[in-house]
Amino acid sequence: MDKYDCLKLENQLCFPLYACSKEIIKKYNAILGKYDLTYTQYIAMMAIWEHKQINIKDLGNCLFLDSGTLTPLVKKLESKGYINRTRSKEDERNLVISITKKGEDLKEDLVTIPEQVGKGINLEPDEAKFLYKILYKIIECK
Amino acid sequence: MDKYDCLKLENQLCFPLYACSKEIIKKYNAILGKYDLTYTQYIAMMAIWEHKQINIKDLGNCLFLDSGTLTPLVKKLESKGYINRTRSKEDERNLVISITKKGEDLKEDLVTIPEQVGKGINLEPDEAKFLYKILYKIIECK
DNA sequence: TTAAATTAAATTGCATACAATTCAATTGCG
DNA sequence: CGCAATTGAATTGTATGCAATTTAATTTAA
Repeated sequence: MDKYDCLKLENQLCFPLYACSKEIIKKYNAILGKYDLTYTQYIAMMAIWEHKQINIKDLGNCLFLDSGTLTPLVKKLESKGYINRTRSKEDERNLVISITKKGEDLKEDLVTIPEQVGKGINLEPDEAKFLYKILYKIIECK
Repeated sequence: MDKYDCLKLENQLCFPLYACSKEIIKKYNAILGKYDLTYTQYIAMMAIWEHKQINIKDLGNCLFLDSGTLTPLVKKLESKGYINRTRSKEDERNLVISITKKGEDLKEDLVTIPEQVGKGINLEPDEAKFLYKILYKIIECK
């Protein structure tokens, strides 16, 4: 036990958080690859499905991503035909993203994915609930 | 409540995990920037401090990173003077990473960082302990 | 013993991430 | 009104992150 113990990986919370996040995203990407989608594109689609229409700034707030990440990402989603990008009539600065028919149909293909990934993760229901609660507690005390 | 509810961000565990990980890494990067280090370089240094000497493959296993990420990263750490890169005499395929005096001294500068970041995160001790346990449970059931 | 298989790094290519800056549209204030 | 301040996207630059491939060293097995 010395003063540098806090600098050991095993004594840090951030490290397993980081590792865990990456490992789960890898599982998602392995499945999403079949649909020519990435994890980030997938969560963007989730937010767009929920809102039907959302500007890129609000999308960024939902996903904790900035325009540097989202601008090229939504262009890719547009080129795949899942969304439309248009400027708001009221305020030309706002880029409005809306779902297309093809994008709506994609839901049907992806609906089984959360369960597929969940199967590979061995958590009890109340562990999952607790984890969920703590993670949002951390996120919200920004 | 419909069949697509599982595709809502709020019903997923992976999303808060991903968001939480990024937000905490952002806090680390904000502090580490003063030392011209990134979060990934910082955790690599942590693993190297612990082992004194480690080959890049084992480092990758520690950190859940592959050679595509680590090869350029350790070259940067070498150019900063914190580590040495040498080939193993017994097996020339192995790249051995060892800590330098300057790298050892860096510990002293960084020792307060975990506490600084921890202060910004409002978790009870047993919440932290539980979170830690669950994260390792997920990581280990790879 | 030597060619095939294996292994460890490095390289390549693509997709994030994000800080910092730029550019354009809008707002607010004198 | 007219211009400064603000705001939202886009752009730029740097650093991951990882799958897939390549290269070089070592091991294995016929």
